[in-house]
Amino acid sequence: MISATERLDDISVIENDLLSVALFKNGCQTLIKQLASGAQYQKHPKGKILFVNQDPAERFYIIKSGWVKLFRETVDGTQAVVDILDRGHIFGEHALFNNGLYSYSAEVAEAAEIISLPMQYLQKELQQNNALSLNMLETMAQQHLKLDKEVEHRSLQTAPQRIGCFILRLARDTQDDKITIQLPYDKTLVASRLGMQPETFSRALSKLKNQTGIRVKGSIIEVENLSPLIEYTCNACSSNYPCKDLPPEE
Amino acid sequence: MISATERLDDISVIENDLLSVALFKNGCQTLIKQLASGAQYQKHPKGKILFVNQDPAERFYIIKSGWVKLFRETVDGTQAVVDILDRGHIFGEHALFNNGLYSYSAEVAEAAEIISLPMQYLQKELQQNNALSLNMLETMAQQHLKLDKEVEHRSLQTAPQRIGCFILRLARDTQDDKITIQLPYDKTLVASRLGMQPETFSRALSKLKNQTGIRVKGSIIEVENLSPLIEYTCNACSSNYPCKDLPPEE
DNA sequence: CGAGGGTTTGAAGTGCATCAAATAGTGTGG
DNA sequence: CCACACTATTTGATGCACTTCAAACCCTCG
Repeated sequence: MISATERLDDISVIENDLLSVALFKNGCQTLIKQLASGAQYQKHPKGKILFVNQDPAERFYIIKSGWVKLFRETVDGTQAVVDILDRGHIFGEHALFNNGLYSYSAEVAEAAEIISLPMQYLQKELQQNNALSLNMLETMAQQHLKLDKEVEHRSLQTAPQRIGCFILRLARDTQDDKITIQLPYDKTLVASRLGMQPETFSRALSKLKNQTGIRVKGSIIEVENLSPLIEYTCNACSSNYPCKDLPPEE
Repeated sequence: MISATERLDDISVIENDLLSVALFKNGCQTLIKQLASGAQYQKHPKGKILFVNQDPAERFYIIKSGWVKLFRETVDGTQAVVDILDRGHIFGEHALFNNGLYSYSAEVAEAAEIISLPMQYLQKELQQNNALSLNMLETMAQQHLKLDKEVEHRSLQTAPQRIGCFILRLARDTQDDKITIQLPYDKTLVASRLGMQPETFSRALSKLKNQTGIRVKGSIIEVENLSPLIEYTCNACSSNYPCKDLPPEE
């Protein structure tokens, strides 16, 4: 539960991080510099709650490393995971359009380095900088598409298919025939990301294994031949196979 | 399958329609006038397909009356309904940020009057008009929030609860204790909107009836007392009761 | 009145959740 | 390097929610 805040002597490090975020691409130097001046850098351990749904939002966040889970939860504690994000992704910025309140909760899923920035800077800059607005529109439209797909997947795909889809998306940048994939975070979390129970995940993965010939060793998955996996998974989806989301910038 | 296109002698009618769309609120007259000049007005019968997923997008659409279903479908014809829209709503405009391709299909669900506008005008105007960009950001952020909730509802609520939620949202502008609600479109469509089969809808509605004391006569629903309905429904949701989406402008 | 679509009901099956318990894996201190 | 504690993962047994397939019913409209 302890988070370390560090005072950075070298603000240019942060400027660099900001440059790598899609939202700020082509951003003018002055914007980046101004944002960086209000930036805060923190290391957070797994489990740290960054904010909860409906909190007033002073700042928004950028992930430098690690994983962050965005979710919504009911009074009885049941939660629906909205997304799980890693490096280069930004979150919390939607509060700008939600009366200044966050519209989901955020928790560190794997120890993370996170940069936070004052919402005000972003807001003020959006008012004057149409290029930034357009960037943000683009970013948001991509998120929107991702969510549309999410709705589709959760209503049309079975549990094993959703796992297959998840694996294929991880494998998306490889061209090899024989592919080795490492699950990015623990299986329980993957399960929640896919909207199923851990037990279901376990059973569904082994069903997928039998149906498509993939190999599973702990958190490592080997795929000799993509075809049966694609066949089995992508049949129940409206997109055709190389259905990449845009990759985060390098 | 026949759609009537009408040449409008009076373009100011369309200008009026555009003014009522959230995206164009506070829009300058010149923008509205320009848009209206490229506008096309059409009446479409139920069932008419306006465009399908991945079609190149020349135009985007505004609903003047009737209902339009947005959906994604797999090769075998199974579909996932993304949303069902009515008057004052806009759709198809996301293609701007999706390489000019629509990212879902659109079908007229109840006979509709629809205005379409050239995507180019919008794109060009966004480049120069930050106020418009900001409007669009706001619109999109609201859609995003709506989708987040959708994901939550579909994974956390049971079928009867989703119906209860749907009913409560229809009832949202009434203050009376005794409320009468008319389903906006046929039950099969409501079912698909809520991600369930028509049979499930039917059974779930009668379960909801028993649990909460609502009265159902065909497509009309009477609620004597909201409390049991709210209690039954909103327990499985992260938002608290008067959880209105923003209403469409008058 | 009869046709056809929307809606309901019935019977049976499937997928996922739940609860409980066993097993594997990881990090700790000795 | 081992034993222990704790967590992640798997496995088993059972139940519930929703789907599927089939048929009846109902309502509207020609």
